[in-house]
Amino acid sequence: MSLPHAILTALLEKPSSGLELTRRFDKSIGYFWSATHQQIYRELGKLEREGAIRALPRQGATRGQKKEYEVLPAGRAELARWTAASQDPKPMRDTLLLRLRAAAVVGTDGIQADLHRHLDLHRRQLAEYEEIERRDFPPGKDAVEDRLRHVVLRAGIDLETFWTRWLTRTIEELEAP
Amino acid sequence: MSLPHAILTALLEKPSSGLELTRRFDKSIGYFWSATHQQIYRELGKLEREGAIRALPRQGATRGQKKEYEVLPAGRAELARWTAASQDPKPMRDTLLLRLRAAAVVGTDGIQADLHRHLDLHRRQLAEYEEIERRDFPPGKDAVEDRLRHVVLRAGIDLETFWTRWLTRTIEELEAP
DNA sequence: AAGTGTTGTGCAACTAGTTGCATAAAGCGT
DNA sequence: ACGCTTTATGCAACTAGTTGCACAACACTT
Repeated sequence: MSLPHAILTALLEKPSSGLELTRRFDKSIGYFWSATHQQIYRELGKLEREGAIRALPRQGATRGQKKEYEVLPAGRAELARWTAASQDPKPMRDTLLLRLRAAAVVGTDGIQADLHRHLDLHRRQLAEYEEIERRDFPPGKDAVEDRLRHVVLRAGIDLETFWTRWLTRTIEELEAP
Repeated sequence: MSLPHAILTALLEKPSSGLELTRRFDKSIGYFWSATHQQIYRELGKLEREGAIRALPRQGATRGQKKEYEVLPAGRAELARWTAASQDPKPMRDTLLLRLRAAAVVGTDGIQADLHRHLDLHRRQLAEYEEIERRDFPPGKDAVEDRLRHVVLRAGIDLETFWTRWLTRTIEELEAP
């Protein structure tokens, strides 16, 4: 239920074509709501049929031709409604935690390597977020929209920090006597 | 791809019927891999057909009659294989973060109340985890399986701690000038 | 002009999870 | 014996996300 709203947000930040959206979903928005280009094109079609967005008029917009979309008032209204509406947090689903729990009954053989790999991945992600913070949120930049985007990025940084710490401790715990 | 493995883990910890599993998924395992009873029954049927588990022989096991399952060697082997296999962490998907990002373009009207509600929910969950930690992991209990289950619980505690802190700061940030 | 790579759009089939409802047995009060 | 609630199992339809592949236009090379 959130992909259309992620797309509306992205399009409000800047009108784009499907491929541009795809690229932006690979960073930025995609950091907390990932989507493939197939999903995006499918959803763009649906949003257009519903009158939430429209393709910017351009002559021969056929297959293989870039098609830019912008948000219509109806789309903006729907996004505002959705943003304000109360939603329950959905229960977490984490494979790695499940695997550790399974390892308690079938043994820890082979899982260590993957813990190290995950630690490495989370460290990289953390470094990437911190780089973005340095670049996009220098001290002083504190208009309301900036502050909002900054707390979102902060969540990413803090989460990756949590994972790196937790993985480090877990690895120690497994390698201890 | 993980529900069957969650079920195998639960059944190895203790052979159970569908309803018992459902209850256990409402706490414990379900804290990091939730599932409804419909999913569970469907998956139990599939696992049985595949020869990973079997129903404990019991006379007239028809509809409305309790049916207990236990894991067969093939099931345990599959779980061990899955646990040891390398898997990529899957990108996070968080609606609340997405909504904040959307709020940066359509305004923060109405989202505050929900932030407070989430903060409350996360605080409760944190308290619940801490209660479990006190009850199930008193100092000294440190067999390998205990230590594993404990680090998993620790992840839950640390995550909820992160959310409560982040939500507190975010609420302050939104209410500031 | 023909082949190759890149950019851009999209469909179809599949997998996993959710929602809504149906059914059966057993216990319990009246 | 009758309904009422609880325990227990399960199907069917739907929604969301993933995977695999195809096709069109254009730019660049030879």
